[in-house]
Amino acid sequence: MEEREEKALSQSIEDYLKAVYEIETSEGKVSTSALSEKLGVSPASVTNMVKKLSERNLIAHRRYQGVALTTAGKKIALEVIRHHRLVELYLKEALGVPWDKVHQEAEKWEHVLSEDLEDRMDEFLGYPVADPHGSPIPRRDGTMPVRDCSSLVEMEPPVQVKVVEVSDHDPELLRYLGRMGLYPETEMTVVSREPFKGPIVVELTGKEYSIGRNAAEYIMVQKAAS
Amino acid sequence: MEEREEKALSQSIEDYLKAVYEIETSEGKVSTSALSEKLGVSPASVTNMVKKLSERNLIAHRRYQGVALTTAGKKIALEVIRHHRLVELYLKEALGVPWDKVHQEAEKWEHVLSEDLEDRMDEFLGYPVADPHGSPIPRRDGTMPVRDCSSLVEMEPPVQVKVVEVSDHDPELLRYLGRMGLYPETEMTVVSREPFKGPIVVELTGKEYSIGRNAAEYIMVQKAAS
DNA sequence: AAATAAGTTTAGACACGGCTAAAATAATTT
DNA sequence: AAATTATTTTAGCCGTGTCTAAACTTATTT
Repeated sequence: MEEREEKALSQSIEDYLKAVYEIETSEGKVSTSALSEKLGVSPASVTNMVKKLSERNLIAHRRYQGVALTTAGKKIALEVIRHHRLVELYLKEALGVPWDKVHQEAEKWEHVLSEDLEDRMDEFLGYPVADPHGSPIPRRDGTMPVRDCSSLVEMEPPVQVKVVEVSDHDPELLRYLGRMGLYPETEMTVVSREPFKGPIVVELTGKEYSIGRNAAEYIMVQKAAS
Repeated sequence: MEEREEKALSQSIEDYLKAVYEIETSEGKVSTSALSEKLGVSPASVTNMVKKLSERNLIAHRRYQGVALTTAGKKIALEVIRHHRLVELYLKEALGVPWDKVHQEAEKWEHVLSEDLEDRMDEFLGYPVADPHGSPIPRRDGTMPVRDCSSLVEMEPPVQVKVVEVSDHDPELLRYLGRMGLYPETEMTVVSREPFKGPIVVELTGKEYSIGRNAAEYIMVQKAAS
């Protein structure tokens, strides 16, 4: 008998593991305070839960240093993220939910999606590789597609680029981008980049738009094939 | 300022209210032990939760007597049941989940469905009035459609009947009925009813089937329009 | 290098929703 | 009517996941 029991993990645990994965990916180091911030929970609560998760061998913890996912923990994090992103896309494609709303709904659905339903949605969607914001959907086998892209703020104008991904952390940003038709897969030209942290000027569908550095940070692009 | 605050109710509370509604409908009286049985929890836990729910004015409780929904409690129970049944139908129609599996999935989904998504599913389904087992879907305004039907065991053969509803409490029963093509809206003839609690014999799609009293209890029908 | 600031952990508390064992009440026998 | 049985409630406990306040480390100033 193996010790694999497929124990049901609480919603909280899934949220912690997902948060660790996301901070690990974007920041490298995963501190207690970063988790506290991301999860909207006090630092003390994080320390507390971190202890439990490391007893379960889902994360590794060095006191005062930070935290990292174990192989087992990463597997679970990726499953949760796969659920989240599949649901986001499903809600948009099948039920017409606008892209600034899908994240919030998916936060709840990701925890109640069975493997069977995951597969049915995956099939319905034609085995997609990215969610409505362009974030890659982890594969069933627990691997994450890798992509080559950089932030819009790093592009030297003039250059033709294709939008790869936009952050879904702020619904207001998504509505703003939606209004100018800036979605993943959209092609546009970076016209100029104003100095002193000024805006980035882009052209798409014949119009020019100024995008503040703040917003541009959250837009990932790649050079167009041209 | 009204005292209506739309406080988020826990999944447990929703489950209790739903259970009270269902027992109230099928048995009349709602005892602690009936709830304990239905929810798979100890009687002591039920008493405990009952106290909390009656402090919140969601149910009325008379010590040692039993429990009944208040207007507020009934409203919530019906919302949860509406979610449950809409989801069941949605899963079947949109994702092809077989009818013996939808109940189990809906048990989880009913608690995370937003009003917005409820409306989108409702529209997608063309504002349905019954779920895949024929159970009526409560309306948005919190009213329950009433129907005229009786159990198959009560029909005097020979008579032509239409299936109205089948209990979803046992997936095995659903697969059994599915195999013979007995679904809500199916018309069939009650050929005979064997004495001494013997089986009911029905004819549908040209074949005759014997259905045990046990199973027949759970099949609700009405006389066909003929 | 000492002092201060920032970040992390411990200690102790609480609400929730479950449990068991024992006491109280209601229902049924004898 | 008394005794027995069944049901319900009380009392006290536990695990989860959160909190605040205080203590402890590490990082940064001065």
